[in-house]
Amino acid sequence: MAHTRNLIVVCGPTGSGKTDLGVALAARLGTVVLSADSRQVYRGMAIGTAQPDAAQLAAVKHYMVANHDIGEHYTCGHYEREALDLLETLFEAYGTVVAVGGSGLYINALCHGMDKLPEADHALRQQLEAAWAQDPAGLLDELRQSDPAYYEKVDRANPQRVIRAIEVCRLSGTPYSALRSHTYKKRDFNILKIGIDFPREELYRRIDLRVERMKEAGLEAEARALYPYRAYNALRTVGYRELFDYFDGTATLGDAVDMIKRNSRRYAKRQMTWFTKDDAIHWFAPGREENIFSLVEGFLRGEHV
RNA sequence: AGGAGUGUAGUUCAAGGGCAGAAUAGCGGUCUCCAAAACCGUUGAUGGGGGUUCGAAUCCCUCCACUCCUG
Repeated sequence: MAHTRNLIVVCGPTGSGKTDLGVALAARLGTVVLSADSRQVYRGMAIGTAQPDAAQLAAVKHYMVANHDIGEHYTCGHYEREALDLLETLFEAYGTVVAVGGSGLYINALCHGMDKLPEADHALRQQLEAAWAQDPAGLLDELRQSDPAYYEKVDRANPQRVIRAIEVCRLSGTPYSALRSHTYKKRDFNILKIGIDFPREELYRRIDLRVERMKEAGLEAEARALYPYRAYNALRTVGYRELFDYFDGTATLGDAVDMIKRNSRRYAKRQMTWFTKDDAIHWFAPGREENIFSLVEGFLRGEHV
């Protein structure tokens, strides 16, 4: 008989209880969790990125958690390739897999794929960053020459976007916009997306509370150990940067914690902007697990959802 | 309940008779290989009441709130 290949995606803003729900679903279905999170892939960042705790890790097996070094130039493209490879094995073993994550771009890459663009080139990027710092107009001119269409619509105040576009143009010899299809790839597995929808105020309360718990769990010591590596992209992360300011003496510990709370709230807001655009997501209020389970059971029976 | 001072946006502070402004928070949005990143946009205020004046956040009276001092 043909093997089933189902991916259940649990998404939602930070602090919404994705990890708990993912573990509950995976346990109920006798399967495993595949993380879809741009920061939980790193080792040494367990507390600040709210990786699953020991009990959760013991309850169900997790993949793509703490499996990369903070010094790696890890990108969304790496994630897509690695996750798809893994899924082949996991579908073979379990049929259904639960993906849990808060990184919208990563979830999109996993579910819908990215176009075949040249990979990020760290050396070239550093060179372009230096050029931008010295003369943004020069790079904007280059972009207007090599990709007029993208030049018109890109946010020209955003160095990351401009630099990425030029990077692709240079590496491929083709305009960036010409390489983008703006279509979803067809995956050879079924996808069900579930989102956790908290009232904003309640979510913010939970976020504040969770930051306090991270503090009690030893976030400061974890950040202290990572401080020497603060220049890595992995450490450009809410929960660490703010404490680095404290270590530098430019902020008090209390200020740093307040900033972690604020930046977590802002992050949650940006996540929601991303997820609310995705009309494939089935939203559930917290505490409605039974409704989620029945939706999932329908999905697994092959009902169109 | 004696004296003095201060009340401007959620907060910190401008404007001292002539269009109430900034920072920050908040809110909304963008997103195809750094995305927990990097950006873009935006709501919102003169404590209440009266008076002077062509015109009051600004001057006067009063009430209220807060702060300090004295007892």
